Amino acid sequence: MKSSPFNLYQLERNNCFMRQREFDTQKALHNAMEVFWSKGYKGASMKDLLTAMRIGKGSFYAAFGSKRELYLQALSHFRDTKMLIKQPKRKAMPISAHESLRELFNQLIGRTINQRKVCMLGKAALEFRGSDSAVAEIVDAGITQLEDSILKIILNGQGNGEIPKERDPHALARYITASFYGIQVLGGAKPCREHLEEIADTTLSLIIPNRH
Amino acid sequence: MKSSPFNLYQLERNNCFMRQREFDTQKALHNAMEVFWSKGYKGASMKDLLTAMRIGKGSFYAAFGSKRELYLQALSHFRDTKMLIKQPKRKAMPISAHESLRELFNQLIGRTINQRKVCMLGKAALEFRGSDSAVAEIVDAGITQLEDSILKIILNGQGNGEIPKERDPHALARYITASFYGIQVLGGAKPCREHLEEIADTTLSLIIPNRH
DNA sequence: TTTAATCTGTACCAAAAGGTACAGTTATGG
DNA sequence: CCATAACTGTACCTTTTGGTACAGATTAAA
Repeated sequence: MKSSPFNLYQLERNNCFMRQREFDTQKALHNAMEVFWSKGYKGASMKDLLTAMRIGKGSFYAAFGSKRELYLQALSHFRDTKMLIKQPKRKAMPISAHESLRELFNQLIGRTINQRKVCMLGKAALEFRGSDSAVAEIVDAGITQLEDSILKIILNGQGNGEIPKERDPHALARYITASFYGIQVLGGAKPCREHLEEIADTTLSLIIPNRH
Repeated sequence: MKSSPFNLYQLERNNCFMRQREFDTQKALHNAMEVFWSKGYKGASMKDLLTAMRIGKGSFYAAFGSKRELYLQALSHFRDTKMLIKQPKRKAMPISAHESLRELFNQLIGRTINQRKVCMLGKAALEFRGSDSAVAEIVDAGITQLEDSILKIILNGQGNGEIPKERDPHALARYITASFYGIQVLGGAKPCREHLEEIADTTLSLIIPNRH
């Protein structure tokens, strides 16, 4: 690992004698993320990435350092922008836990079937299996964040009586999260909407019993 | 795709003028499978594979044709030998559905935590996302086979009163299968046995209510 | 034992991988 | 308007990739 010219650049930006970068770093990162998202780390070549990012090699290595560093940034960017569930607003939890969770699964199934895309964190978890600790850290943080969002919904549901209070809310949140990823794997194997909806229904029937 | 010397070889073997192959094809395939299993398709180089298989390039291309063909065979081999659940014997279903499913999850969690391995079909599903139809076919067949095995256990459990009959057994089988893969993804992200066991418990509590 | 077919490993190959060097250009502070 | 540092893209580099060619060894039938 060499000393990073990128960080130096970040630090000294806007001091003196610094030209503005001509391309939009965030946009380039976003495009790179799309490539990694669909092809995985090994599956994405520098050629693929540079084409999607619409920049040359010089600019790339000055701005991002290496393919791996770009991937780490792309993974974080995914986690921050594409997780299907936002941290619930402080002010209000407008709709019921039931509706919130169903909406989550609906979005998930839509993405799985229509776009044929799988959460990048899940892909990364299987591609790296803990062999890269930086990747593992980002993935773990992202999945924990997802679990926390689901936990908040469940606590809310237990508070207003939608969800039985006997069950440990943390256990339920992890259970939902596991179903979330299970649906994506099965959907990747065979994109059949009915089956995935059936799984979501069955999963939710555990915590929201009053359902057909 | 060129005409395959391998099939010709298979056909004419034991006819005349054929030397026996000096290495054990099955053993080589098995070793290759282990490499693909842990590294994925793109992540496994020919060097990795040949080293693990302990054969030279000449023998390899004569016997297997190409990296991709080897992968397809390895994937099938995995499906046939490593799926954690055997097709239940005709003669007897010795233990209860409860125990069968719990044993399945125990094995799964053990593999996930101790060996840090994820079902190769699941990995393949995410790595290829349907971009290779031959891969998709093997994966789909394998997962369907897993679902069928689980279905048989569930039907058995519904027959002997362990599992409520109101629920569609097919839906339950798919639900269990989804949990199966969800556990592996979450275990790949963070190998915490307690959490995975909690997910398994919660999943099973839907169909086997009489549980602490 | 001869003969022929095919197995094995080595040497080789073109293409693609990720990454570096650098000439030319351009924005910025003085 | 000048000087200069940093940006841009091209050309180049080394290593690795998956795959082929082929010489020599080896087996099995006649």
